[in-house]
Amino acid sequence: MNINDIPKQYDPKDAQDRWYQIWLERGYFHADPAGEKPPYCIVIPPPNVTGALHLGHALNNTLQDVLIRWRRMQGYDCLWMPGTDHAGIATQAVVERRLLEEQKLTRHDVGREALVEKIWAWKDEYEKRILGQLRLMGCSCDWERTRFTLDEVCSRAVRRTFFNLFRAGKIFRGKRLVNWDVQLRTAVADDEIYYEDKPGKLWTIKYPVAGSETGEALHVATTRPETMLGDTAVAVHPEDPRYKHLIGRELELPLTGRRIPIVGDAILVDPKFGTGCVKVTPAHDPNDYQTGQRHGLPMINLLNPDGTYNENAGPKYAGLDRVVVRKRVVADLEAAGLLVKDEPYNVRLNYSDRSKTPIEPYLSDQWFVRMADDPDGAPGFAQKAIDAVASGEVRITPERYAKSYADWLGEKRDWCISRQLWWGHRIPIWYCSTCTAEDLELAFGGRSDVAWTEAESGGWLVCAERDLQADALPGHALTQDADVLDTWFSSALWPHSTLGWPEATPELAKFYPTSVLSTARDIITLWVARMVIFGQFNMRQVPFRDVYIHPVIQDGQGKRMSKSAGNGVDPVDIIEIYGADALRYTLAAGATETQDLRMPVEKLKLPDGREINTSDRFEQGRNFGNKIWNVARLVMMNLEGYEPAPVDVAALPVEDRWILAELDATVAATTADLDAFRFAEAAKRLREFSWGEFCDWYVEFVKGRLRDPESRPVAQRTAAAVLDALCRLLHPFMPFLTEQIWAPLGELAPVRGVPLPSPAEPHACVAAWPAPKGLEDAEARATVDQWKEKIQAIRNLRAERNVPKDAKIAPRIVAEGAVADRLRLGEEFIKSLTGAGSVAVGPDQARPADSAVAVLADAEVVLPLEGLIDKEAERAKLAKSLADLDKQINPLRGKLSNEGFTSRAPAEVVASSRAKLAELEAQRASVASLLETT
RNA sequence: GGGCGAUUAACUCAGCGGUUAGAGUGCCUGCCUUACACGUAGGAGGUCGGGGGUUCGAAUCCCUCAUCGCCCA
Repeated sequence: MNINDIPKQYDPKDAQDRWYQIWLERGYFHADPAGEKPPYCIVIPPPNVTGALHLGHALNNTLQDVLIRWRRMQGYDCLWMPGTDHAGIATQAVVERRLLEEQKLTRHDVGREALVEKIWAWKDEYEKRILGQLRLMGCSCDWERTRFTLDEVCSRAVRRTFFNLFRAGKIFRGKRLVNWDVQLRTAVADDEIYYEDKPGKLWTIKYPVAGSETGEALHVATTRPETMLGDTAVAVHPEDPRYKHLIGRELELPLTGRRIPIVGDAILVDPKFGTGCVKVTPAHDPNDYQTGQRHGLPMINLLNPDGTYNENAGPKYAGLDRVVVRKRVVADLEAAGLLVKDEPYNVRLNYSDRSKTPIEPYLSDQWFVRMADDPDGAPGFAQKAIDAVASGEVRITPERYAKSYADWLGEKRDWCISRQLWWGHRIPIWYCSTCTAEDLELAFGGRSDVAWTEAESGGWLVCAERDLQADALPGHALTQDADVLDTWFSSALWPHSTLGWPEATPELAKFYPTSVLSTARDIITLWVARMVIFGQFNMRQVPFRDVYIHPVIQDGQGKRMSKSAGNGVDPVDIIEIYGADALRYTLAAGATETQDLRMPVEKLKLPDGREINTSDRFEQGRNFGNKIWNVARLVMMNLEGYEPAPVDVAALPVEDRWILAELDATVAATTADLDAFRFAEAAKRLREFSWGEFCDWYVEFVKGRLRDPESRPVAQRTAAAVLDALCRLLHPFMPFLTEQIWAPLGELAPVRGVPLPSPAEPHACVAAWPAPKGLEDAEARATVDQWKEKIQAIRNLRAERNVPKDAKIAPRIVAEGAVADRLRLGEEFIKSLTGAGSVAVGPDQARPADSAVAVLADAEVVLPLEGLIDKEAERAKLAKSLADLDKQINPLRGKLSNEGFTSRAPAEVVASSRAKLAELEAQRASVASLLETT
C-alpha cells in the first residue's frame, strides 16, 4: 500500500458519512427476538422534545452506545431502544411562550385542538432533530423500533395501566393542596418549583376575641395578609401561659363577620417566634393544611384558577386579582384600626419553573397513585420499590445513590398524576352525575374494559380503556375529565411499553427485564423509582438489573450548562470541529465515578459567521484518534507481502512477547472496567496501552524488522494482530475511526491474529470482542523495562549535556548478571532509539574521565563526552543526586530504626523497606565515589 | 434546616492505609528524525482546603471548621 493513499490526518467527516450508512444497511443495529444469542437491552432515557440535545445527553448516549457496541461484539443480541418523551408541561410551555411572543395569543385564544396541533408540529421538528443528533454521534439504536411516549403503542400501555390501577384501588381522586401556576393554570409538581428569597413585609393584625368584655385581642403576624379572608382558626402553643386560657374560645375574623376558633397546636406554633399566635388558612398554605387536618377545620378556598379571588372572599374582594386583594385588605384593616404594624421581612417565595411566576398553594381535585402500604400492612408501591434495591434485584452504580432513592421512597407520599394541561395522555375517566348503579350495570355490565366507582362528591366515575362516546350511557351525559396525566406516568412505563406491552410480544419475552438503565442523578426519584414501581405492577418484575448514574456536565465555573445561562454546548458543533470519535472518547474519559464533569466553555466564531460554544477539552480525543490513525498507517504501509501463518509465541522475539503480554493484560482489564461501568478507566487504559506502549515503544522496536525481508513476515503477523485487537478494543469508544482502519486492514491482512490467524469479520462493528489468551510473560516485561529505563537515561544525559543531535555517542552501561543479559538482548534498540553509534554492556566497562554518568539502582550509564564535559557542572549534578538520595534514605532509616514499625508492620513491608534501603545506600556509595574522582 | 458529594500541579481529573503522589492539557528547552507538529525527545511545577485525632505509618480512616456544588424540606 502506498503511503500517499492514506491521508496523514484522520478525516472524521469522511468516516462518519461512510460508515453509519453501511451499519444501517447491514442491519447491525436491529435486534432479533427470535435469534439464539443472549439478550442485552438498554432503553434510552427518552429526551424531551422540548429542544435539541446538549452535551449532557451526548455523554449519556455515548456511554450507552459504548455498552451496547461492546456487548454486541461480545455476542449478545443487543437492543438499544430509541425514542423521545412528550414532556408535557415543558413542551406546552415552550409552544405557548412562542405563541405569545409571535402572535400575542394565549392557549385560550386558540383552543385545545389547535394548540395541540401546534405542539405536534413542534414535536415533529425536534424529534427529527434529536434523532439526527444521535445518529451523528454514532449511536447504534434499533431505529425500526423508535417510540414516542404519545404514540399508539405507548398510549395503549398508559390506558391499560391506568385502568388496572383504578380497578386495583391504587388510584384515587381527592382534594389536595397543590402548587398552582396561575399563569399556566395548572398544578405543577414539587420538583417543578424553585425558591427565591425576596424582600417583603410582615404585617401584624389584631383579631378581637369574641365576646370579650375587656377588649382582649390576639395579634397575628403574616406575610400574606390577603389570605386572612380564608382563615378558619388561630393557633397558639398549648402550653403558652399568655394564651392558654383562650384555647377553645372564638375570635372575630376581621372584614368577614365570621367567627373562628382558637386552637392549641404544638407543631405549627413556635411560642418564641413573633407573637406566638398563628393564623390558620388550610386551603392556602401547606403547614396550615396539615394543621386543619389535625383539628378538623373547614377549608375555605379563595382562589379562582386564574389567580383572582372568588366569592368565598366576600363580595368586596371577589373577582379581584390576589395582588389587588392584598392592597385592599391591608387598607381596610388599617381603616378599621386592626393593623398593628408592618415591617420589612425577607420572604421565601415559590416560583414555577415553567412560567417563572409565583406559585399559589391551591386546593383542587387531583388524581393520585397510592404509594403507602395497604391497610392490612402488605407492602405498597413505595415499599416494594425500596425492597427491589435493598435486595439487590436492582443494583445502582455508584452505590451511594441508592440512599437518595430509598430516602425519597421512604416518605411514601402519594403521587399526584393529574395535570391541568392539554398536551399529554388524557385521563381516561368519565363523569356522570345523573345515573345510578343500575344504569351503569346495564350499559357496561358485560365489559371487562370499563369500571366505575362512586365519587366522593356524588355521582359516578367511569374508567374505560377505550374512549367512551358521549352517548355510551343512554339517557345520561358522560363528560371526560379535562386533565392529562403527569409526563412521568408514561415515562414510568417506558421499559415495557416500548417493548409492546400489554401485548405479549416476542420482544417483551426476550428483552424484559432490560439490562442497564443509564441516567443522571436528578431523576433517580422522579423516573427511576417510578419505572420500578410500574414495572413491578404491570410486569411483576423490575424493569432493569443495573442503574448506572453518570456525572453531570458543568461549565468551567461548576455551573450547570443551560441555554438560558448561555453556556450550553451543542454536540453537533463539537462533531463539526473535532469529529464524533473525539467527542465520544473525551466524554467517556471524563465519566469518572465520583466527580461531576467540568468542561471549560469558550466562544468560537465559525467561518460561516455563527458564534458557538465549544471546549478545547475535545482536543484530547481528536489527538488520540489521530495518533491511532497514524500508527495504523505505519503498520499498513509495512504489510506488503503479508502472509498469515500460525505463530509460535514462545519463539517470538522478546519485544513481540512483551507487547502481546501487555495486550493480554489490557484486554482483561478493559473488559473488567466496562463490566463495572468504569468508563474513564477503560478509556485511559486504552490510551496508555496504544499510545504509551504500542506507539511509543513497540512500533519503534519493530521498525527495523519490518524493513528486513528475513524477519519481516513474523513482525507483520504480530503488528497486524495487535492493530486488529486495538480496533476491536477501541471500537465502542471510537466507532468511525476504527471502522475506517478496519477496511484497509482487511484488504492487506484479511486473515490475522496470534497465535492462530482467522478471517476477520467484515466490519469492526460486528467483530468479536477479544479475550485474553494466556500470554502473560514476566521475563519479557522485565527485559523491555530494562531497555526503556536505560534508553531514557541515555536520552536524558544527551539532552542535559546538550549533545548535538547528530553526534554518534557511544554509551556504556555498567551492569552485571540478569540485568546485563537483558540489556544485551536490546543493544540494537538502545542504539537506534538513542542515536548511538555503539553501545557496550558489561560489569567492567571503563569510565573515561570526560564522561557524564547516571547512577541507577541496578546499573550505571556512562556517556563518554570528550571535550563536552564541564567538571564543575558534573560535580554539582552529582552533589544534587547525593542530596536527593539522602532525602529518601534518611526517612527510611528512621522508619526502620523505629521498633514500632519493625514489630507491628507486616513482615513483607519491613522486608521491602530494608531492601529498598540497601539499594539506595549502594547507589549513594557509587555516587559518592564518583564525586571523589570527578 | 436535613442529606449527599467535592476541595490533590496553572486547568480538568486519577489515586482512597504502606517506594521520592500520577495522567492529559498548559508552560519551558531541543527537534519539520521517510506514521503522526492533532507529533517527538527532555524538563520545571504539588507542605494533597485549615485544624485536631486514630495508627508503627494518613492525600487515603475519624472529628471539626471553611468554601463550593447537588438533592430534599
